[in-house]
Amino acid sequence: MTRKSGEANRSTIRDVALRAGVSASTVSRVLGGVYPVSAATRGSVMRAVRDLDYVADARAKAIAGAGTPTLAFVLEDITGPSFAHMAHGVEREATRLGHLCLVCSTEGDVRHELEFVEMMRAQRAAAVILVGGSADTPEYRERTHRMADSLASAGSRLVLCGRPPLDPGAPVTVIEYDNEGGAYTLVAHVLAQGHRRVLFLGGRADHTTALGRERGYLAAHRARGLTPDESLVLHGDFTRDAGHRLMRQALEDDLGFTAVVAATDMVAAGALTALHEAGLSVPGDVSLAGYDDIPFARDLHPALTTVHVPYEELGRLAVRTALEHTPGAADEHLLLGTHVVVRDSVGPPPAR
Amino acid sequence: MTRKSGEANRSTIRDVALRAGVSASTVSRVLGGVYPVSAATRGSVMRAVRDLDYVADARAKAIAGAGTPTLAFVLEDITGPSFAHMAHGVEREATRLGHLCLVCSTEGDVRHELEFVEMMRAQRAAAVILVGGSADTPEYRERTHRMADSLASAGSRLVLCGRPPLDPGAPVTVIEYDNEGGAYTLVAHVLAQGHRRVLFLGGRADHTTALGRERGYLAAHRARGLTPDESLVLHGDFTRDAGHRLMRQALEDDLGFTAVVAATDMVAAGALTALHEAGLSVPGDVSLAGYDDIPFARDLHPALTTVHVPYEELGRLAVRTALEHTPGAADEHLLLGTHVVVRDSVGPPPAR
DNA sequence: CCGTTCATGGGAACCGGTTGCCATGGTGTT
DNA sequence: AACACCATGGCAACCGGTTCCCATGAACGG
Repeated sequence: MTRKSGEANRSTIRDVALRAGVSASTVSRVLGGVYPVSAATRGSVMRAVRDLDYVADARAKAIAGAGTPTLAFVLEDITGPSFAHMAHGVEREATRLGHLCLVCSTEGDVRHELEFVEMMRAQRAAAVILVGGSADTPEYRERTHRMADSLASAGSRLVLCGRPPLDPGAPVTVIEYDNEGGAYTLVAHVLAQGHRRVLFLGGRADHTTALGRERGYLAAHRARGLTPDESLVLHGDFTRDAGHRLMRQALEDDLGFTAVVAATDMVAAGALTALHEAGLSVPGDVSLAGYDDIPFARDLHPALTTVHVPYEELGRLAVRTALEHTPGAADEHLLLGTHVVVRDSVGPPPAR
Repeated sequence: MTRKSGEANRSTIRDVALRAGVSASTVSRVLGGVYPVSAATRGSVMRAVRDLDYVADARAKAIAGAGTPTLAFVLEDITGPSFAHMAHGVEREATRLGHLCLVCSTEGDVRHELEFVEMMRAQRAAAVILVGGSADTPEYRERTHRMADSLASAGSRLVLCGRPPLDPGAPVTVIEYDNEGGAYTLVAHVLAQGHRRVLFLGGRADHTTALGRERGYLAAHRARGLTPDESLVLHGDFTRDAGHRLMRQALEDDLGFTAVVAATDMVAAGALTALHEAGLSVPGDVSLAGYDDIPFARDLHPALTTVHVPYEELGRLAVRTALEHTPGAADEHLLLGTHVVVRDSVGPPPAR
């Protein structure tokens, strides 16, 4: 028996009860599945459910205490491949643990972020996962600390994933990866090939992810007793277009470098194209390295040497750790390792 | 006044009312913002709200008729770049229209899809957007038709986005792009260069997106009076790994082709690497084309000739059309155009 | 054959909000 | 000064479920 499509007539549990000739509580119990109900009753209830194509309102269930718990994932831009992989990990783990998962994308706007967190608090999300760098200003710390407090006081939990941690005392779960260390090792690898002037294509000047990578770049230089030329550090977005533009500019300005380290594989991709367009060979004339190890990195030509970040794992751990957290327990702070994956885009500097 | 972090004590509207010395209805009215309330009352309510860090429970609001409407976006894999772009469009438009947006990823599992749709129906989502190809079997049509009916009868709406449309009569909004046409034009372009044996790296054999592209491939041949060799049509996943593997296999089997058309840019990327590994030059020895025009396509070397699909637009239109739909009105069916973007990976076949 | 027990299902309170309706009291009008 | 009126805010019903508590009747034991 199919209902006519047309009028909107979502049916309630009372409609079902009426049709089955039982009370609403009985319907609830049949659907709940645990309470003992006679086979006959169960049968007629189930038939009524099918006839009316009834589904219990999830919001009503939630408010009554039953219902699927929810968890929110707030990122800057779902289009960024690394974010997408984290989102994947989060999604998988959330559904595995029986949670519904909301994904919000802030477009890098702090106000949106604030709004979303507030919205998720209203949804009574079990946890809110914030991911991606941000400006590490006192305002940021204060604002985020407040978020953490108000989520905690509502029985929820804030998770910072690849984000600057807050002052101790903030009720936050922090899942990081060794951002600076990865850059350090990568740049050390480049320097070990003999390069001395290494261009760094960084992110926005206040973006902590970008800054961490920049710090790694600097530290690797210092560890070799080198002081990098400040004019070799450029700033842009984490997009292939930014990489392309910056690289062209750098070439035009004749900065005199033999290697390029990009803050992101996307940036590296754009830079690579700019190098090719300038007729330069990689790594013959210029070496190039990226960061993130997105699947595509292997398909650039030459295959891109980069830093692998376990993004999916990061996402999975974020939800698992957050959901396992018992209020009152110590705040977790996990640090996942990164490693360089050596491919074909870095070689010795050209002999001259 | 900051609350102590520690105990979970989400406060209700009655707590606020108590603290402000008014009734719950007054609090609701102050927060609602439309009902006339004296300045003094408003002041004390607002203070209580701030003191308790109160946020109204979104689920309770929803059930009471107020509350933010919701909309669901169900895709196969958030990691696929084209899906990510659609998700982006959906997200933007949804928040612009004041809707909350849930993103679910099915991992290509039909059962998951079914589950999600049911879940969204329980959430009373205003619309459910299903995206990505699927097997176009009678079961599919029947199952999806049922989904459409039951969503419609609950006042919601099913949107099919880049998916096989159903029998007329199903209450669905369909937003398509010219999938087959794009492939047709692309392959015609390749054939016009003089290629006669064109390898097609397709998707899974029952996947409609893949099939549409395959049909375009065949049609372009027929339009020239050619009958393509069936052994030149290969099937795999829409991943770079599949492209890589298939390409190696094809090379090993010595299929004798001078051009390759991949069903996806991702597949093309893998294939390109395999070609390079075999020491072949593109497009000197073999021409290569993709489909989707993901941002990366420009950074492959040579830059990939491909078909542009307006994914973000597709997503935006899906939500707009769905939300504007008035029950009872005719079912919309939009078809967006695609176009070939010619870059450097297709050239004439090698002279011999 | 009667009393106790257990399986079963109904009534009602509750979850946390919104809103229609009505009582109250201060203000403006004549 | 009396009256009407309007601004304001409380009460209670309702949204759609869940679950505690209790009544009922059948089955079982003695």
